[in-house]
Amino acid sequence: MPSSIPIPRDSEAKLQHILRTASQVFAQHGFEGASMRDISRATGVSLAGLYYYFESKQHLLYLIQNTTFTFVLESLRSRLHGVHEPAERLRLLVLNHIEYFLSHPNEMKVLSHEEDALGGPYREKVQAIKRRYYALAREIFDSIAGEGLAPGIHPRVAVLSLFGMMNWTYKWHKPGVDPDAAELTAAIVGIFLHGVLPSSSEPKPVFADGVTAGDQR
Amino acid sequence: MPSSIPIPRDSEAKLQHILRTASQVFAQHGFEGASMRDISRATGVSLAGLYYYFESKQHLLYLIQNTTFTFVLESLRSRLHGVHEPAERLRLLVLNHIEYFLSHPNEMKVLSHEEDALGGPYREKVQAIKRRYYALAREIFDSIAGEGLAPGIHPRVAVLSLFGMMNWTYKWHKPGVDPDAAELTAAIVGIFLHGVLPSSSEPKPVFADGVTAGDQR
DNA sequence: ACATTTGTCGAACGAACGTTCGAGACGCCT
DNA sequence: AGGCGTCTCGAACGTTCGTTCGACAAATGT
Repeated sequence: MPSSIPIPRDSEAKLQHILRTASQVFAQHGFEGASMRDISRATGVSLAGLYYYFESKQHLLYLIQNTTFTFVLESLRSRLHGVHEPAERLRLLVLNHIEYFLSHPNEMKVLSHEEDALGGPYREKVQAIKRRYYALAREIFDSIAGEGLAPGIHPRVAVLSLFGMMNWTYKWHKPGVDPDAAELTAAIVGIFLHGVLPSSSEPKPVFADGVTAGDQR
Repeated sequence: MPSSIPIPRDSEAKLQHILRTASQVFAQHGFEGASMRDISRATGVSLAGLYYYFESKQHLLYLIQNTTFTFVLESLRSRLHGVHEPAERLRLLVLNHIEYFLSHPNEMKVLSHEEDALGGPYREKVQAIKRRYYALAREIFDSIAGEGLAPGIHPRVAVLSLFGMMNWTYKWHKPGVDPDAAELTAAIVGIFLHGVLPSSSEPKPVFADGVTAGDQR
C-alpha cells in the first residue's frame, strides 16, 4: 500500500547493516587481511548470501568508500551553504571532517587506510570524489591565502599538511580521554592558522577557545 | 685470509637486500596483500631460501620495521647531540624524519601503514621504540612550550598533529614536483610554530626560509 | 682427507581464500 | 492455486597461501 515504485522493500536496510559491519571488520584486519568468511560471521549473513548484495569483495569495499565519502562531501557542502567568511569556512571543513571521523571511526579508517586496495574502475570513481573534496579544500584555503600568507608556504603543501593533521587522528584518538570533535577542531584550526606559539605579545587571552578573536585581520 | 672473526661472510648483505626489496613489495601491495612468492620473485631468492633468513612472514615485517625505526631514532639522537636551543631541536626532529621519509619511501610506508599487521611479541617491541620516539618528540615540544603556548593547545594533540603532518607525506609527496626535504621541513615547522598566516605585521621577510629569525623570543 | 657448517632450492603439505552453483523458502500479484 | 521475483544458503570449485622437508653444493675447520 504505502509504496508505488517497484524498489526493493527492506533489503536496503540489510545492505547498510552489512556495510557498517564490514567496515568494522576491514578496520580491524585490513582489506586484504579480512576474509569474506570473517564478514559472513560478523554480519550473520551466509557466505554465499553476501554475493546477493555485491558482486565481489572489491565491490564491497567500493560501496563502503563511495557512500562514506559521498556523505562527508555532501554534508560539508550543506554546512558551507550561505557561509562566506573564509576562516569560518575553513573551520567548518575541519569540523565536518573531524566530526565524521570520531563518530564513524571504522568507515574513516577504511577510507584513509585502504585507498590503494581498490583496483580497476572502482579506484577511479573514488579518487574522483577525493579530487573534488581536495579541490573544495584548496578553494577555501586560497580565499584565506588571498588575505596574506606566511613566507615559504606552498598552497599544496599547506592543504595536504592540514589533511595530514586531520587524517592522522584515526591512529591515535581515544574517545573519552582525548578532546571531542569541537575541541579537536579548534586545536587543529588554531595550529594551522597561527601555530602552537602565542600570537605575538599576548600574555593572557580571555578564554581558552583555540581560535582567538581577531582572525580575519 | 682477510677475516679473523667467525661471523657470516656476506650473508648480512643479502639479508639487507631482501629487506630492501621486501619493503618495496610490502609498500606496493600491503603486508597481507603481498605473498612470499611475490617477495621470492622480486628478490631472486627461492621461496624456501627466504626462510633461512627469517622464521616467518611476520618476522620479516618485524625485521623491516625494527631496523628502519631504530635507524631513524639513532640518527635523530646523534643529530640532536650538543644542540640545546628548543626551536632548533624541533627543526632537527622534523628534518630527520622527513629526510628519511623521502629517501626511503618504501620502508617508511611500511612503518606507517602496517603497524597493526604485526602481532604477538613482535608488536610490543616495535611499539616500544615508537613510544621512545614519541617521548623524545614530546620532550622537545615541552621545552618549546615552556616559553609560552597558544591558548587551547593540548601538548599531546599538538605533537600528534605534528606527526600527522609528517607521516601523511607518504600519501602525496611526489619527488621532483613537490619540495625537497629541506623545504618541506621548513614549511611544516613554520606551520607548526606560526601557522600559515603572516606573523602579525611583517610584510616582507629577508628570505623565504620558513623559520624566520627571532624564534626564541 | 674428512666432518661440519652455511646457504640454497624443488617439491610438496594442509589450510584458507574468493567466488559459483543449484536448490529451496518466502512474500506478492493475478 | 499457481507462477514469479526476491532473498538465502550449504556445498563445492579451482587457486593461492605460508610453511616444511629432504637433498645437495660450496666453503670452513681440523
